[in-house]
Parts: sequence; structure tokens; C-alpha cells
Amino acid sequence: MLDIRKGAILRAIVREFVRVGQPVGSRALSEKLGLSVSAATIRNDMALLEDLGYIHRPHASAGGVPTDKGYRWFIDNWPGSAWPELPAGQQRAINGAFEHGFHALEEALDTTSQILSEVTEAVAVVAAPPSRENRLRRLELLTRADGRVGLLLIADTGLVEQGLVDLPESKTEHELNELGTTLNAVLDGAAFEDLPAKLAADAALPSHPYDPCRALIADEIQRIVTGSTWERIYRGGTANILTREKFSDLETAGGVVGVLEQPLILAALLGEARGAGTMIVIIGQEHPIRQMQACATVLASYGLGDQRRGTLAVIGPTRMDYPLTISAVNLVARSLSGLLDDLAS
Amino acid sequence: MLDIRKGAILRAIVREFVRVGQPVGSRALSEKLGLSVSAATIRNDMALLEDLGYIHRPHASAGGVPTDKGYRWFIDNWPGSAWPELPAGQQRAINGAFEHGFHALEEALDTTSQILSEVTEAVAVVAAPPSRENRLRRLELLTRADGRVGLLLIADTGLVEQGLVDLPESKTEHELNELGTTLNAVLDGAAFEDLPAKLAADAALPSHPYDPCRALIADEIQRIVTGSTWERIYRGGTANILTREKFSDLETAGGVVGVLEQPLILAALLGEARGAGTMIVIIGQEHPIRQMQACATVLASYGLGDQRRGTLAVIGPTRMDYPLTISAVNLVARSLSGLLDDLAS
DNA sequence: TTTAGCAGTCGGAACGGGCGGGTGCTAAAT
DNA sequence: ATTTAGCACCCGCCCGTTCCGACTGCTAAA
Repeated sequence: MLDIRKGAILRAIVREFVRVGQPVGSRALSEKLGLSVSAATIRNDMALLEDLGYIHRPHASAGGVPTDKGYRWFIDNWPGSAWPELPAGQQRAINGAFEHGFHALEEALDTTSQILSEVTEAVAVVAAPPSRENRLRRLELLTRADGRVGLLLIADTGLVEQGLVDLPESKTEHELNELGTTLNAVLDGAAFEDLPAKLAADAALPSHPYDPCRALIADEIQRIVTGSTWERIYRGGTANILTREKFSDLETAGGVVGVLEQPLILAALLGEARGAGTMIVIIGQEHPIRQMQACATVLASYGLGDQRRGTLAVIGPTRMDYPLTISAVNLVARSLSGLLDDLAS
Repeated sequence: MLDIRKGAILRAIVREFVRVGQPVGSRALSEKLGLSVSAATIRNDMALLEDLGYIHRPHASAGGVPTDKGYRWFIDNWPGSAWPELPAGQQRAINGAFEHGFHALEEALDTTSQILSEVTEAVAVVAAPPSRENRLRRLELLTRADGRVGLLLIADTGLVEQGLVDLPESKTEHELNELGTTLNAVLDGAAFEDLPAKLAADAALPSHPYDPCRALIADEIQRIVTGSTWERIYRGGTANILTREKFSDLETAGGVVGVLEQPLILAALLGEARGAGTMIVIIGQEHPIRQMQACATVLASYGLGDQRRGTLAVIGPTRMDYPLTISAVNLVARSLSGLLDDLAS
């Protein structure tokens, strides 16, 4: 546990370094900042902070820059019980985007990722709730000119999954409609992931003879709901990694962008936030993926109840404005939850 | 018009500079490359090429690097009538991706952009055919728990557009179904952009009294098909801009990524390729957008017939392997057209 | 018209000194 | 015992210099 003054110094170092991006020295600390002690005293404390691993010196006679551990302390020992309110401007920006009113989930998530990236000046990533947890609102069967049948699973959130079935015998539009109606009756309101089981249970009823069409359709539904290759992920502000020049070199920036491009890796990363009810902050070395160890990630989940939660993240340099970012992520997560509620009703 | 030898020299300079990224001097040209003339001769020719603006020297005593005009000549004066075949490896990669078989358009376009970016080691951008040119396969009306009505426009390519209507009077599911059936009868097979007109024409029939529900639905359809804010654009390989280190500094790379992030700008850019039946190559300064003048862009369109064409582009450094890129874009455009044909049948 | 040879030029790496910010230590002050 | 002032020192950064190598432009001969 840190001394009160040492804590104040470490906090000041973090804040100042985040602001200017330069190692901060003892003089600057004693003069410009509110610490009314002399530079020499601060030097002593800084030596200790360095021994404890909270700050690091780029070279022997340089100011201190916070280590990952330093940032970690900064966050874990935030004074007061709550994170500060988001500045009015940013708050307006976010609320404004949500008041606009969305007509589809993907539009909402896309806009969200953009607005979040603008507010935080970092990269924002938003993952939709996993498709398999969506509830079915309607199943549609479409006749096609080539004889195949288009299959649509429409969720209550507005998500639409598509499939294609090659039926052995051609059906009339009327027959298909009828089949659709019965299937809808069986499946209505079920979670996507439960659809195969429900279909199987229904097919096993003694009153139902084996129907190859339904079996094929069941197969396709199975494929759709297990095909998790396609988690929907929305990104915003990728350019911030480069233009905000907090990232120094092309090498690391490229690594980060590379990871951001791989939906699977990203999905796994975002998945971590689903269980934990609260917000997660991953700083530098704490991150399991090497390329991301130059970054800090702020993760949160949003959504309907305990299941059906999506996640969102802001990825920026370790040298980010943590309070601001955390507050922004918080607000956006709350707003998104509300929106989802509205869309699904 | 360039001398045969001067042409050969310019071509050699382009190829060599693309390969190594360093100004290429007269000695290297005469020794390593197949030109059986002495360095001095080449020097003379290079002086001329410089006067004509085909090459440029970074400083007084340096080798030559192709100017945009040089690349332009390289492409416009390609010997032989056709671009070379794509190397077998890349060809397999592309064909492999398409053999896989896609179940939905967006999956196909996403995969396409990825594979294209891998093959060309650049950024690939694929734009779906404009939504308004899609043909309606089915219109769906969905009841919702909160009384509003979900509206789905399903295109023959599998594209689904969504809307939300707030009807004044609540309808039973049965009534909605009936309304849906009549609307489908009126609108079946029409292009999205023609839907409002068709609805208006139908509503004007003397046999039809004014129906506020249909009017509201018509409004929403109008909104959907004109809301072009949401052209679907798929990107792949953004990281290549950074990692392939052909781009030197963060500044320009950031500019390019920034442009890539703005769907509207990108859509406008891609739109240019729609009219022209053939491929378009935009090199450096030729590009209207300043940030992109560090890049070269290879554009082509694909699709069904004259209308309903999507576009795709590869964006890389001006120092790109043009023959390879052009061939790859060509092949992918052909494959995509075939796929679209298949999906829409 | 092409080639060989040579002087000239320029950029980039390597080197070195001066500058300034910042430390660590010591000794005095509280 | 803790804090402060003073001072010597350290080290990265900037800037000018030099050296080296690569390539050109020119001239004269083939």
C-alpha cells in the first residue's frame, strides 16, 4: 500500500504523462502540479516508486513514466467510489447518437462503434450478442428460381440469418408456406441454439412420419446456428491508432491493426467480458495476445438480462485517459442495453 | 512514343523498383537485367526519361524511381494484348475460396475482400451492388410485442433490408399476413428503387380506398430504399498498409486508413468504376482524394448484367505489382459475377 | 551511336562536442 | 526523522563535420 503522498505523486505522474507523453521529472511535478513539497522530496519518493515497479525511467537521468503496474494502481486505487462523469460534450455526443432512433441492430452497433471511437479517440469494437442466443421471431422459407429454398431465421432483435437448402423434391409455394407455418409453430420464440433440439424432439413425435425435407432444413439450421465463424463485429476509429500519434512506430501499430482484423481473435478477446458483470481493464503486458501488449483495453458487456449479452471494447495506447474511457464505455453500454430492450420488445 | 530500348529500360526500372524499393541506377540496370547495353548508354536514356517525366531522381546523383507518369506508361504500354496469368498459387487461393460455396452474399463479399487482400498484399475493398437495384423476392411483415410492425425486404441475392412501422391501429397476425400477401403480389420482382412508385401506382387505383397502413408502410419502404447511408462495404487487409512497409510514414498511412473508414467517401470512389465496363487504374496524383495520392487503386466492377453491378478495388502503394494486382482483380471480379448469378437464380 | 573512363556531387552513416533537463548525494534546516 | 537546498554528474539529443560509397554527367575514343 502506498503512502498518501506517494500515491498523489504516482497519480500526478500518470495524469501528466497521459497529457504530454513525455517522461515527467521531479521539478515539473513540484512546480506545476498541486503537490506542495519540494522537488528533492519528490525525487526520493520517485526512487521508491521505481523500486516498487510503479514507474520506469527510460534512461538513467530521465523523468519517470508509469509502468503497466503503475497504471494498474492508478485504476485500482481511484479515490472516491465512482468514476467521474463524462464531460458534457462527449455525453451529448453519445446521447445524441442514441436519440436518433435506429431501425436495425447492425445500424445501431455500427454507429455506436463510431461514436465511441470519436469520444475516446481510440479504436472501438462492438460485438453483437451471439447469434445463437437470439430468440426466433419468425422462420421464412423462400422459393427460388433454381429450385433451391432460401431459409431465413429472423430474431427478435432484428438479426437475420440466412441459409440455403437443396430439397430433393420441388415444392409448390403453397406447400412451403404450410411447412413454414408448422415449423414456426414449433420453434416460435426459442433461442437459436435450441432450434436443432426442438426440431429433433418434434420429429421424434410418433405422430410425425420421417420427412426428408424437414431433416434437410434441420441440418441447415444446425449449420447456421453453430457456424460461429461469423460473429458480427463492428469497428470504429481504426485510424486513431495511427493519427493520434500516441503509437510510435509502424511495427506495433501494424500488429494491433492486424489483430483487429481477425474477427475470431477479436471475438475470443471480447468474450472474456461476457461473464464478468463489471468492467474489465487490461493494461499492456497483462494482455494475453502479444501484439496487444502495447495497448490498453477497456471491456464491458451490455445486453438483455443474463444471457444474450454483447460486448464492447475500447482499445487504445496504455497511455490513455482511463477515467474518460471507462466512463464513456459505461455510458455506451447502458445506452446499448436500453436500445436492445426496445428493439426486442 | 518511346523508343523500344527506352521502353525496355523504363519497364525494367519499374519492375526493379517495385521489387526492391530503392532507386535503381544505370549499372544495376545494365548488369543484372537483360539489357545488353552498357551503363553509359542507359544513363543517356535515363536522362531523357527524366526530361520526359517518366522517372524522377530523389537527388542529383541518385538512381531513378518511376513517377506516376512512368507507372502510367508501364500500364498503358503493356506488351502483348493480355495481362499475364495469375501465378498458380494465388489462382488456387482464389478459386479455393469460391469453391467453398457461400450461403449468403455478405459472407461471400467478406471472404472475397480477405482473399483478395492476401493475394495482392494490399487493401481490398468490395462494395455490394447498390441495395436500390436489388429485386424484391419477398416482403415480410412481422408482428412485435410492442405493437409495432417489423418490415423486411428480402432481395433475390439474399440481401435483407429492415424497417420498423408504427401502425395507428393494431392488426391481428392474420390481417398482416393478408396485407403482406397483397403487397407481395403488387411488388414481386421489382427493383428496390421502383418499389415506392409501384406502391403509389397501386394505391392510386380507383378500386383501392386510401389505407393509412399502406401509406405508412410505403413511407418506410421509401426510407429504406433511399437511405443510401448504408452501402455495404467490405474491407480486407488494412494491416497490409502498415506491415508490408511499403508505406513509409505513419502520417500518410493514417490518412489512407482514415479514408478507408468512411463508407461514404469509399462508396463514391468505388462508384466511379460502375459505368466503365473495363478496369480502372488510378495512380498517385491522378486520384481526386488527396490522402489517397500516395496510393494506387485498381478498380473493377462485377455483377449481373448492366444494372446491379457492385465494385471492388485494391488499394496499395503506387509501388505495387500492377500486373499481378490487375490479374487478381480480374479473376475475382469474374468469380464474383458468377457467384452472384448463382445466388440470384 | 555506343562505350569507357574520370571527375564531381550528393546522401547517409559515423563521430564528436555542447547543451539542457534531470538525477543522486550530501549537508543543512525543520 | 523528515524535508529541503545545493551541487556535481550523467545521459540523451541536437548539430556540425567528416568520410565513404554510389551514381551521375561529361568527354573523348571506338
